[in-house]
Formats: sequence, structure tokens, C-alpha cells
Amino acid sequence: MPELPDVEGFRRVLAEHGVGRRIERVRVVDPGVLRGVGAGTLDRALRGHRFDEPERHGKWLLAHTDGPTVLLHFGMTGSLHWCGTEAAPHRHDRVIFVLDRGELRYRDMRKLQGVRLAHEPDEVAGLLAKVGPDALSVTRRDFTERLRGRRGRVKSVLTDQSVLAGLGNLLADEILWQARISPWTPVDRLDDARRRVLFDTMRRVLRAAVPTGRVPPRRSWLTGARDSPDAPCPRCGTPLSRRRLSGRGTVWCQRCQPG
DNA sequence: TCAGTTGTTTATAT
DNA sequence: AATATAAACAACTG
Repeated sequence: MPELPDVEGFRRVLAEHGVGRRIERVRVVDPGVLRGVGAGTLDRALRGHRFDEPERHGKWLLAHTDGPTVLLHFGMTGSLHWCGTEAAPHRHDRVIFVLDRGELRYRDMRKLQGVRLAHEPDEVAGLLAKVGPDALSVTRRDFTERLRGRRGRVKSVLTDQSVLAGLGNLLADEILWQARISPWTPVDRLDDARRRVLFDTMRRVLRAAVPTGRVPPRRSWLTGARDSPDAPCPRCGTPLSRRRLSGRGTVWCQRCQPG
């Protein structure tokens, strides 16, 4: 699930239940999700510290404390939950931050990404060095600059986290469908007007999705149709087209998005 | 049994 | 050098 709006939802969970709370201990249920840090080190580094206001950058969640920072990435199936200590364990709880009030649980079925630890701000910067500007806070000027001079298909560029951070497969398809731009369009063939439409549409889709904490399945959106195999375009009724683009299942409307 | 899945990295080819 | 593609990672569903 996790794309920018999902991770923004996890940030809110952490902001609501974690900020100001003391970390009593860290229970690593499955060390398979730890990246570059061991269970003992993680626990010792965080014990006694309190969570500060968290940040999100693209699909990364930065769980700051008054000591180190924990970096969470949710891959395709991760999530973050708060619950009381007595709550039943979930099969896919991998790391549990035991607080002085309840627990924050990093849950993930597939373990494609995981949990990192940064002792210093420089270490955080190092881990995010290759990540582009956040899709929700990037300016139109910066957005345009970053698209200019790139080649390849517009969808591949939009989902390239080093160009722009936060857009995944669903969001990219949705934004391009709403902007009436074919995902197969070479990005260097977009003129100023089309780039502006793309930017405005991206912001509109993100702003609609973020409060829901997901990419919402709406009837009037492509998201509401793409899961049914023979679904028509919600806008014009034309049967939707499906094909793989850079290895990802891609859905678009040939009539609304010519190219 | 087989294909597919909302992410990222790596190897290989162009 | 930059892009494109496939595979790998791991777990599960239809």
C-alpha cells in the first residue's frame, strides 16, 4: 500500500501517539526487517529517549527522538499501528516500540524494506542523499526543472524516487489519467502547458488522498475501476488498457490519454 | 501450479 | 552517461 499518502497517515499515528512518549524498550520480533543495525544496538540506542515531532520525506518516515532517529520504510505491505500493551500480537508485527503509554508496532507482511537507525543528523542526510524533493512540497519551478533534460516515459520519471519522492505505481497512473497524459509519453515531449497540468494534477490528487491516509478507491477515479479486469474508463466508458511499463502493471484510457 | 502484487536495488543490455 | 528490462527480495492471494 504505502505511497506518499499512506506514509503521511503513519506519520500522523506517530505524531499523535509517539511524540513526548518515552521509549521503554524495543522488541525486535523479526530481525529480518532490520537494515544496518542489530536488535541489541537498536534497543540500547533508543531506550529512555522520547519521540519528537516526526517528518515524512517521500515514502520515508523519520521518527526523531531526543537522541537518534529511526528511519522507517514500508515497502509494499508495511504499516504502523498504535495499540495498548495488552493488544493481541499480529502475525506480521516485526518491531515493537514499547512506550510509557501503549506500543507502536511496525507491521509488514513481505519484508521488502525495513527499519534503519541514524545516530546523527548527518547519517539521516546520508541515507536520503539520493532521494529527490518531496512530491507534496516541491515547487512547480523545481518540478519542471527536474523533468526537463530527462528522457524516458513520463510514468517512469514520476515514480523515480531520485527525481521526485513519494509517487508509486497507483498514484502515477491516477495522476496521469486525471491529467489526460499517456503514461507512455516521452517526458521530453511534454510542453510547458502539459507540465503545468501535470504538476497541478499531482497536487490535487495528493491533497485529496493525504487526509484519507491512502490512495482512495473512488468511483470517479481510476483507482475505483482498475481492480476490476474489464472495467471501463470512469470518465468516458472506453475499456481501460493494461500493459506493463518498467515492470509495473499500468492502467490507462486510450481515448482520454492518447499517445 | 502459476501469475500477480501500491517498492527498491542490482545486474545486464541497449 | 542515461534508460530499459528482468530478476531478486518475501509472503500471500486468486
